[in-house]
Amino acid sequence: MQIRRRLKKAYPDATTELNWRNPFELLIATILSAQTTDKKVNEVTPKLFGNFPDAHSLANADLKEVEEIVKPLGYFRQKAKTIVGAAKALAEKFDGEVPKSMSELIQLPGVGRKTASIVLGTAFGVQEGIAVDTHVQRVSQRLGLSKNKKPEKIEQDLMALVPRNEWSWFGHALTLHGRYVCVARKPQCSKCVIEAFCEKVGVSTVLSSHQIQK
DNA sequence: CTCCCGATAT
DNA sequence: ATATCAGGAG
Repeated sequence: MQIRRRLKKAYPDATTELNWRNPFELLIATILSAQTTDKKVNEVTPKLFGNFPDAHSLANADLKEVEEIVKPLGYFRQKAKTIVGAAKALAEKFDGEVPKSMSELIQLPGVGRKTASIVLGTAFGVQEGIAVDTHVQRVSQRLGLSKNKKPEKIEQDLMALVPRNEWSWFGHALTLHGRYVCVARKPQCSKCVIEAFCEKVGVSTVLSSHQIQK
């Protein structure tokens, strides 16, 4: 696929922009990154992991203290509850270690296929899925890589298109592309290395309707 | 489907 | 003013 080759050249080392030092930190940081930028998450994790460096300490954390730390991320009550709950599950069911399989990871509170794929691929090199977040969803639809809207369906379509050993990289590449070039509101098609292969699903429609009203 | 949450870009 | 930001649970 041409698209994959172009992306390879543009984003050869695509990976998460979250800061992490071990699988536990990556798991918690990825849960926290829902509906927030990685940059924001990176601003709170030094204090979070300074106070709670592992699953056992976070499992026994004071909820209010965790809420205060993650407050800048939004959804702070839910996120605090979720990461403490996930830490408790890690401590009780997995001896404080992050499990290395999709089926085990998605049992943790706050962890769906997207978060699990990130952790598996990035921390363990285990490729059981492709992380489909809002960026991957949008870029895949614009490019015409998938006609589906549901993340699970998009994931299946992408997995059929890309060799398994590149699943993790491909997800990160689409995310970076979506974050910096194929952005939601005003995609910078002139800077896009795969514009020639893009069906621009929904792109020109939005622009023209906006321009007509002007 | 709604809710959780608030900063930022447009 | 509104859409959006590496979603997942109820």
